[in-house]
Amino acid sequence: MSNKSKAVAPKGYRAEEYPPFAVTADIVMLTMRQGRLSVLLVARGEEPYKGEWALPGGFVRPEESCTEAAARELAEETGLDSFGGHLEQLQTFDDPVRDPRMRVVSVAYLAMLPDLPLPQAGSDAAGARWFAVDELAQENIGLAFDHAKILEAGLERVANKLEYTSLATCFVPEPFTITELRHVYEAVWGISLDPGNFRRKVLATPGFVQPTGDSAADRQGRPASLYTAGGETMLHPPILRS
Amino acid sequence: MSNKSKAVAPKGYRAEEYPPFAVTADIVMLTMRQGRLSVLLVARGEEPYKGEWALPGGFVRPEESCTEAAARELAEETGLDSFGGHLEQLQTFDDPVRDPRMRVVSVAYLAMLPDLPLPQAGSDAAGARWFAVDELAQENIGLAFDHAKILEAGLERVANKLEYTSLATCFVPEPFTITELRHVYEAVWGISLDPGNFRRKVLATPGFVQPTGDSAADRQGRPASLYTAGGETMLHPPILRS
DNA sequence: CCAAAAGTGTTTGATTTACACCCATGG
DNA sequence: CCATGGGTGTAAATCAAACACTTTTGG
Repeated sequence: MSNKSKAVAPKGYRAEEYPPFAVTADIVMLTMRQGRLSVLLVARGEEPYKGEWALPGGFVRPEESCTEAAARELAEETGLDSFGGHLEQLQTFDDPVRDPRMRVVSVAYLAMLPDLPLPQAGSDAAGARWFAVDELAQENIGLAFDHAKILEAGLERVANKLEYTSLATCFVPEPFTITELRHVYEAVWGISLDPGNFRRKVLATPGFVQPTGDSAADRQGRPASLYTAGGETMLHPPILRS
Repeated sequence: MSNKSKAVAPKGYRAEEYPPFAVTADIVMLTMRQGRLSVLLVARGEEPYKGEWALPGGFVRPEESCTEAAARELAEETGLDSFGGHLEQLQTFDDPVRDPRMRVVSVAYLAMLPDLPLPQAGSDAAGARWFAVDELAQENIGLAFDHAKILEAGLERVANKLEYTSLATCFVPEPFTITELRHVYEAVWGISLDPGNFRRKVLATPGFVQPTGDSAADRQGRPASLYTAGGETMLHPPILRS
């Protein structure tokens, strides 16, 4: 912040003469589709990286915060009036050469939402598609810019936050069963969890989920009780990745 | 990132015509002084907020990353050739009106280092001073810009990271005793920990600390064994804040 | 009645917590 | 020899992991 002119600064350096930086908000938007953790990507229509897949995002406008820019982009990409899911700042990527055109600092965001009807025509992103994240690795799909690094940071953040927050509820459409909630952990962590112990852990945490009183009768087997998210995303004792 | 020109964008909007953003790196630099968690602040020499205390920091230069900018500022403020402590990105603060002069996006960093001979003359920051963080709150010392929010985010990050990483070793000059290390946790968390149990926890974690074989004979009572940091900052089972 | 999934009980072992106790030094 | 802090031992309580078992539905 402090813009004091420094004795040690290079010849004639003054803040006002600095070449401009561009700032973008790029979004790692995750959901669960068919039991797999999936990320929304858009096909780039222009150079550089024309035709390659990239994270949705765009330039931050002068009068809006980066978070507002991310929410705006998200609404455009999903075709919804406003983005209702969870949105948090992830990390800022600022390698001076991450964009070949100019100096662009990217404030990356992490968004989570339950599986939706896909981004449709009329939205900004005709070329938008969900990719299962394991599919990306297997099929060696490269991402534009440093977006592979951004995605990796997002996946790591999600995996860690599941452990000690109730964030997993963002991925499941309400009302949900405890088993559906458990599938989120299993997909993100790539392991299986003991159904009984998981159930007890979640129900023993006040505020994690709220029973609706209803049951899901569509499946085979004993009908499962339905729950909604407890409210605010909260911290709690860890669900262990065993 | 994607700079596709959008149908929905405002009239005539093109990325190239965007008013420039300035980008700064601001640093929450923490140390332990006289058993208290302390933060380095500098007195602002110019408007706005002239005379008020602010976090050290400055504008990012076109050819350097924000991390490099932070490390450079840090070296200048501490008067050292290079900053040797721990430095990590904290969070980006981007409220459009956080700086009254222009649109400034601040990429905040968190730095930790053992108590040093104070920043001296010859350094950039003649007006730099350490403040115990509890003193700041008690004496109602306001910070310039949104630096109070940045500091708060830094303190929260440190408190959380102590729990599951070996970061505390950054705060103590080597070689250190287990008790000195425990004092870091006690100061940051504002609680007291059982000395015996703490000792066992740390020593049971491979790679947390390394015994030097020496003992500290300067204190009263039985001499304490001395240790150095185990190497890289690492994850480990939690030290519980009980 | 059987298969399948939900949900509960229970045993075993590990971890945490609290606190008593011994050790090594300076004064 | 005593005060002081370093360091170890240990029993009780709590928690996690594994897995057997009961419940409730559809076919």
